[in-house]
Amino acid sequence: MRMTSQRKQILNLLKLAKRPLSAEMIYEQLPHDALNLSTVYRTLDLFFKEKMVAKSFMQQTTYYYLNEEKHHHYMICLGCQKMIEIACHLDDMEKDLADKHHFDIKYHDMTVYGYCQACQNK
Amino acid sequence: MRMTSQRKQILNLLKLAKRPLSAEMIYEQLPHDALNLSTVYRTLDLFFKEKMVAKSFMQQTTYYYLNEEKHHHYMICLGCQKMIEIACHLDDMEKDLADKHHFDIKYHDMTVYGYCQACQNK
DNA sequence: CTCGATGCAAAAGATTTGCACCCGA
DNA sequence: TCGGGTGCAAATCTTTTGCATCGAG
Repeated sequence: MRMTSQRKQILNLLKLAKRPLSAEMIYEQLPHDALNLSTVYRTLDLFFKEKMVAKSFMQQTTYYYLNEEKHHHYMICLGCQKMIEIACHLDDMEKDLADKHHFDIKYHDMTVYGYCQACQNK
Repeated sequence: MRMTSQRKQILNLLKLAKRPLSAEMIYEQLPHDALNLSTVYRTLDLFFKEKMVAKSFMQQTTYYYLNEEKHHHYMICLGCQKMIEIACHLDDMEKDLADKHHFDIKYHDMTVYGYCQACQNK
């Protein structure tokens, strides 16, 4: 995989981010003459195929984050969109499902929605 | 809530369906002069607000299904798109999260992706 | 009769693609 | 050099919205 300047910049942003980023967010956080939105999408796809990032579909948009050692998910506030990382405990469930339905399970997606304390008080 | 002919037809389709349906699928399964795609979307939104249906984001599209007595999710085959209903065992996790983060949890979404036995053999 | 529901067309938002040009290994 | 990577613009796909008209209660 060629490490172009665009790919370096995207990777760097993902490393610094404290929350999952959408393609649009990445594009907006970089100088617009540094790379194109299509490139962001193509790069994120590539990173996903290479298992360097994980993605999660929330509120009609795909968010990407670095694939860290421990697989996890997010809980998102419907008021302020704050995202909180939550642990994943679905390994056993996956094993059961694979056995029961003869599925070769590749991945899963989970998101919890609700209102954070601050937004509950509004 | 006014029970118009369009709403009756959509509700009926959902009752007969053995799998979640997208707005587009519902629209395609009914005579095109019987209702408009916008109406399908507006109706599904309404049904969701009324808790008559549940929805799930899978493969860039929202799928809707009747909200039955027992809350559940789906496992989907990446080869043939077959959907298999799976039970939900996330109640305890939700309770823990609500306590820990002071969240007022409204709902969650989960989907498992993989290959069914038939598609594995291809 | 009245107001919510619908049709239609247009807009919005996210993502993908074709193609010519560019540049990293 | 040269094949993969990128920019740009246009296309695609899903979903939403404004507005005039319709019809269920």
